[in-house]
Amino acid sequence: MSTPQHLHDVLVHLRRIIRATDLQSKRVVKACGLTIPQIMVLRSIEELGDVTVRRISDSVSLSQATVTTILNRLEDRKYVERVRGQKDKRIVNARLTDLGMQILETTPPLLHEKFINEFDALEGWEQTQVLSSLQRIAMMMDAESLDAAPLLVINSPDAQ
Amino acid sequence: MSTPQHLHDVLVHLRRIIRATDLQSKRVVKACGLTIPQIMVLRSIEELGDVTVRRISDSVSLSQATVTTILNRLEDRKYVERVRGQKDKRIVNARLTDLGMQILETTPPLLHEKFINEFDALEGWEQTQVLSSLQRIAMMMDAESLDAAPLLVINSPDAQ
DNA sequence: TTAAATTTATTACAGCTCAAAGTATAGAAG
DNA sequence: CTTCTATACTTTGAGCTGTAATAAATTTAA
Repeated sequence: MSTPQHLHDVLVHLRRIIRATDLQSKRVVKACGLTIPQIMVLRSIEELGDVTVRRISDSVSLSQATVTTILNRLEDRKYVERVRGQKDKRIVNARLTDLGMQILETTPPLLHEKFINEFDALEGWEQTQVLSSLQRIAMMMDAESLDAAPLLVINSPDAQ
Repeated sequence: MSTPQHLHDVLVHLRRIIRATDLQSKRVVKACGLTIPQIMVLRSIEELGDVTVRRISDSVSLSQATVTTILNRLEDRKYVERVRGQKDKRIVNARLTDLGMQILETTPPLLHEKFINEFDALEGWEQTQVLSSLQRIAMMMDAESLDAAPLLVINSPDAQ
């Protein structure tokens, strides 16, 4: 039975991937002064318009608390504004400032160029396989959803 | 050309996986008082005997600095000792204490039970595919190695 | 031998991350 | 109106993480 070994390997590869992601974030900081999570939050706001913290947090897969601290930093630097909801004053809507839109123009790709190139070079079916494995892992790791979920719907025809 | 969409999806799934890993670490803390990185460092020391910080850092895919701070915490709690090298006094060898070995016995699996079950339930070829995709991604994301490397050697017949 | 370069580990710093506790607001029930 | 409950966000506390700057020891070169 080779599964235990496979599980160990899964863990090792995941750690490497997490580390690589972190290193890439540091590289991106040098290039544009923003971390990847910051950029993801900015993009999320850009895409969704005025959004609540909750919506951002869902959209970028981070906790509300994390998004709040990221928004704090972005607000300090004048990239976003917070606007209290008119009707419901508990709600905070985040909004890009002009400066925020500008800085967003300057952000580099969030995946390393090497990755992009090599992924591009893969055959279509290989890309699909990698993506589907990734989706599968994400789903299996998500302890909240107990389901065995739909799966296999990869190529959602979506923007960007 | 669907690649840009694929790249976006890769990013999204990666973030979900990273988050799930983090959440699992929090769960493990509750179960045994140690985080996943701490356990990985402990296991690494257990497996390799007296090891240098550098060796640990390679083995767990973390920077030297990170391993140092983790070792600090583990040393505070008396799970490891640091022993200066005799010949080369720059070197620090980490060593498990008895307490460290004990606590290691109590650590739960580092992957969520749900993941383990579902991964177990996959066909052998599916496991291999997932693993190989993961390895591929890890490799493509590793900006240090420029190579297109060997790849495809999955089932290393190794311990644990 | 002395100076320079390299290696090994640590410290300082900034940001990410979450759970849990706290704050403020809103809505419902009495 | 008051109290209870739920919601939306923020704060707090602790750990992870990496780079850059040190510090200490070793090795190499002059």
